[in-house]
Amino acid sequence: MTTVRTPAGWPATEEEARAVQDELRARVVIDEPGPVPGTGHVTGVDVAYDDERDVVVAAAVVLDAASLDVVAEATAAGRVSFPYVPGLLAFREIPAVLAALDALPCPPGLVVCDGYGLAHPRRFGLASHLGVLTGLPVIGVAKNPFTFTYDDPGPRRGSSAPLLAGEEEVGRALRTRDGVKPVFVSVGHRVALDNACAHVLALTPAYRLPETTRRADSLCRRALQETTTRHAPAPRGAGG
DNA sequence: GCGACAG
DNA sequence: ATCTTGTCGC
Repeated sequence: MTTVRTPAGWPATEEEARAVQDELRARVVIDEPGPVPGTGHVTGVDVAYDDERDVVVAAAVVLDAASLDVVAEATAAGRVSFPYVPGLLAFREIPAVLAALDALPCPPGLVVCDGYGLAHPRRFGLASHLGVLTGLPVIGVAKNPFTFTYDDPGPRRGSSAPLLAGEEEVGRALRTRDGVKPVFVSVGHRVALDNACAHVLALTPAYRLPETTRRADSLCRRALQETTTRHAPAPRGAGG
């Protein structure tokens, strides 16, 4: 497990953070189709927190896109660098995610992160921010519709409906399992929305959430537990 | 002004 | 995000 370094000039206030988003959003690339689903690598990233101890742990898990087998994984631990503020999630998650991605022994290929990309108050959510900073193709898959609206997609896996900010389609509500609540897909960087949805379907052969996020989620939780346990008071009785 | 609000 | 065991169902 490597150590998180907060990037130089990381914003300290919400006002500064919003200014960073307003400046960087011009660098988002939306005219590339992105990787072909089922080819190359797909990497899930996720972050777990222990705010009590001010600890953050990120995980990056690389899957073979065709088999969904784990090819590589890495974790990074450090101090929390920003509070959770709706619309500013990226400033809380990105330093740890960058450290985990840097620790990987191979290229990540397409990155799938929890949360949103262009579906964001200033059209620059976590997935777009991570894409601009790394240059990698990135998509966002969220479990909740945030502030956006959508009509319920059809009941079958594969059905989708626009995720709307007023009249603007900022993403898609995509049904990944028959009769189960959809996930919310949006473009991050260098991937088209249709292709992003195709990737998500390729990553959900068995569960609502993509295998990438499931794997990254369990890994960062496990790593956080170990970090937390190691720094906790020595347990009474048995143990070693 | 107040509430809602990705993780 | 996190608090948290058993339990209903295929």
